[in-house]
Order: sequence, then C-alpha cells, then structure tokens
Amino acid sequence: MKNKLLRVYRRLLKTYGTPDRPGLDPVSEMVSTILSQNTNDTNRDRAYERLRARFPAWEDVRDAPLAEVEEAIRPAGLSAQKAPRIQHALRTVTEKAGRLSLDFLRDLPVEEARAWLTSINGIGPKTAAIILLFSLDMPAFPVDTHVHRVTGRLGIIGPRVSAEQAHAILESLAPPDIYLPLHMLLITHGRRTCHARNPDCSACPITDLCDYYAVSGH
DNA sequence: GCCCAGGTGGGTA
DNA sequence: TACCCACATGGG
Repeated sequence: MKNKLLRVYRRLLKTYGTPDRPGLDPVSEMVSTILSQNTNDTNRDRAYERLRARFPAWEDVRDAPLAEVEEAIRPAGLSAQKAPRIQHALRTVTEKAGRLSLDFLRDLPVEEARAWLTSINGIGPKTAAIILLFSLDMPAFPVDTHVHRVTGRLGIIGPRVSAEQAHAILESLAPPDIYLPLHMLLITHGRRTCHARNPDCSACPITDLCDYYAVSGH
C-alpha cells in the first residue's frame, strides 16, 4: 500500500503540477481553519476578510463581544459555533502559552503538539493537522472529506476506516516530506475529477490504481 | 429544491 | 467503541 500511495503521488504530481504552499502564521491558520470547517473556500475567505477588516489584531477578536465576531464571520456558516470556538481557542492559547502565539509548539514532539491542539474545544484532528503541517512544518497529515473519499476509493484505506482513523494510517504510509504536496494534490484531484457524487472517471489519471473504478466501471 | 463544501462535539446503544 | 446528528451559509 505504501508503494501504491507513492505511485498515486507521482501520477497526481505529473497531472496537476506542483501545488502552491499555503503561508499563514500559526494563529491565523488556526482561525482560518476553524472558519473553513464544513464550508467552501469562497465562504471561508469572505468570513476571514470580514474578520480581518473589522479587527486590527487577533487580540481584538479574542476580546471582542461574541455577537460582533459572530456577525463578522456569518458568511462562513455555522457562525454560532465557530465564533465561540475561535474566541475560546484564542483565549486558551493566550492562557497556556502566556501570549497569543503558537510558536512554542515547534519545540514539542508532534504527538504532544497535536494533543495540545485537539484538547481545545473546536479543534479536531483535521484542524490540528492543518495547523501543524501548513504553518509549523511539522509532520501531520490532514484528512478532510476529499482526502478521505479519494484514498478510500483508491483502496489505500479500507472502506470502514473513518476520516479520524485515516490520519494515522496515511502518516504511516507516506514519507513526511511529501505530506504537504500529497495532501494538496489529493484535494485538487478530489475537486477536479474525483467528485463526491459524480466522479469523472473517464478523465481520471489514476483509474488503473482505483478500486472504486474497478468495481463501478465508470 | 437538492447537494455539497478542506469538521466537530455531543448523544446514544 | 462506533455510528448519528445538528450546525448555517452560498454556489452549482
């Protein structure tokens, strides 16, 4: 399965090209990722920009009345959950780290850093892995709906494996230096070709590696 | 109108 | 432990 994942990676890289690296500082990444939960990029971006426009710094978001944060992020959806989550996360970081920064996580083993993040209400395995991988260069593999679906169809993870379980499995199968590009490529593939409802298997560059294609014959 | 979007936490068996 | 569900907005 290790070999198969590497073959998938090489093929996706050839098909879609080298993905761009996202570049936010850890605290901004944390807020942005909470906003992105079960939401598309457009709505996430709108909410994030509104938040930045209304509040000069993350300290201001942290200390603002809940209703103002909720109003600012409304376009992202689920704002009644996300606003308290964002403020709670910003406050927890401030209390535990002594200041509003996540840089101290760099000095921890990745599993300790992950456990620290997921202990915060509103930060689950996917959000934690995004923060670790994207903004701290630490070896965590985020599994979102696309990664879960695509690796499941390929047969890299079993049909009964949950998204949460898939984190550890994929981390064991891929070398850490390709976590970031592989993650990005799987999402690109999931969006462009391997859709949730109507996968375009005729345009898929990896049908020869895909269990789903073998069975469904799309 | 319905489905989907880079999930998470709480409830239930 | 393992499912099931609410949560809300906007685009195709």
